[in-house]
Amino acid sequence: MTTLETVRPPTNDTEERLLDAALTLFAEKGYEAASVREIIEATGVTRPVLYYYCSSKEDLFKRLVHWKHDEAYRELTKTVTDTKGCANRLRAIMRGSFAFCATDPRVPRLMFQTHFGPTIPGIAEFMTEVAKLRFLIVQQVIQDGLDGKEMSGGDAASLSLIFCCIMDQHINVLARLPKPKKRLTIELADSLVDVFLYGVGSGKRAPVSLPPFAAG
Amino acid sequence: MTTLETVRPPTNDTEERLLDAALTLFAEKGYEAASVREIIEATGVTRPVLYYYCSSKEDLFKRLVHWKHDEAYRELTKTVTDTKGCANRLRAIMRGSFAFCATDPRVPRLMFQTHFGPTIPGIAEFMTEVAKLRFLIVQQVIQDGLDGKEMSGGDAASLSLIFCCIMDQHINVLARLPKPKKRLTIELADSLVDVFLYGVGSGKRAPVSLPPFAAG
DNA sequence: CTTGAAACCTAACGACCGTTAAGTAGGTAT
DNA sequence: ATACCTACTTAACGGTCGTTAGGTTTCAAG
Repeated sequence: MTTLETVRPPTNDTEERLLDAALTLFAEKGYEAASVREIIEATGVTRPVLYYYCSSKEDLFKRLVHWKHDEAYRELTKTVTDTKGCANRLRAIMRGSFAFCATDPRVPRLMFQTHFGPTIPGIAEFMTEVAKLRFLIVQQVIQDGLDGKEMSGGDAASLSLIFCCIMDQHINVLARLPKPKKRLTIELADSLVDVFLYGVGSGKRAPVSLPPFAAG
Repeated sequence: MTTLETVRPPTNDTEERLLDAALTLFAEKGYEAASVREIIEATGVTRPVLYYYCSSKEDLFKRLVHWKHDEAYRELTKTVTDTKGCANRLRAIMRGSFAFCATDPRVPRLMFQTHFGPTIPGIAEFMTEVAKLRFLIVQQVIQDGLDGKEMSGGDAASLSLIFCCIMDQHINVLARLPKPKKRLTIELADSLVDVFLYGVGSGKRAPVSLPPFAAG
């Protein structure tokens, strides 16, 4: 149940405002383009203050991601344990992720832009590790669904990748548009799960058989 | 059939080597992190040579994207016109895109990383415009499918977004891993279209009904 | 009243960035 | 011979970046 190594959440008020300003600017312009100068200016402090709380820009970013990820991860695991059945769980995951992202669109903007964007040395591996935790939850849910014959058509990894592609890219795209709260709705979440489960074709059902996912 | 304004392809040998080195480095490190110094160094020329052929780094990037996009776009439209039926066309699009990306993985790495990554002023709007052309092809194919009752469950825009999420993110993820040619296979392409059309659920079919896509 | 740690400040550091001014070698047209 | 164009060169320009050395305020503990 531990996510990565535990990171203390911000205690000091200045530190929290610093992380919040960093969240805003990293989400808006990306890790590289958002400078520490802008971040400290938005916070209303001087540069050494930032380096008093964080050892580097990279450290600031990682602590920020950790902070928000832990929050999302806790909600996600609770969602899964509170729900029974594969289809219901997938619906709950999609709904919960949409709701979480709609609450503060800066978070998905930051996370997915960084994860799907160009590789940043020292950051990319970290993002991959963080994303893997989320992915494994989905994969376990789908594995249970395969075991319980609720679904079929491929291995858990391949199917999870499809599910996450649909979920994450919808969030990434829609969270960047205005009024994401109007877009990341429960109805859309449910419909996307329906498409994942039943498809959009009206013809008779063809047997789906994904090739196994080749790791490495 | 015109894509954007026409851009002359590279004629000079030096210019082509410049664009090729730019493709490699932009794909590897992203637009911001790849410096003109690295690009000219990889090409084996001095900096003013780059500015002799391109008016700026941004111009270099856009010309590069244009060049490769036009190539892909031509193949894509040919693929669609050569194929009949919505499902077959979707299969052809997915197969063709996979094949194109497997041929030179630098291209999808560059395109999708830039498009899905953080917003870059002066580049983002351009990428959106380029991506829209691809999207509209898919949307037209799906609109035809809806009109011909080959599929149902939502408007063409929403369904196209789902299809593109699956296709593009699989390319984006798999093209970044080693040996993308072993991953972006015909079999996977076909299976992803199957999932799009028929889903992965083994239970009885539920009616899918996506909420309309809210533009703006 | 002193000590010392926490929380900040001013002012700079060196490195890298995209870009360009100014000059030159080599070929071609007049 | 001269003028001109293409394809380059050397050598800098001003700017922004992340980071830090070193000093100051605040305030609670001894």
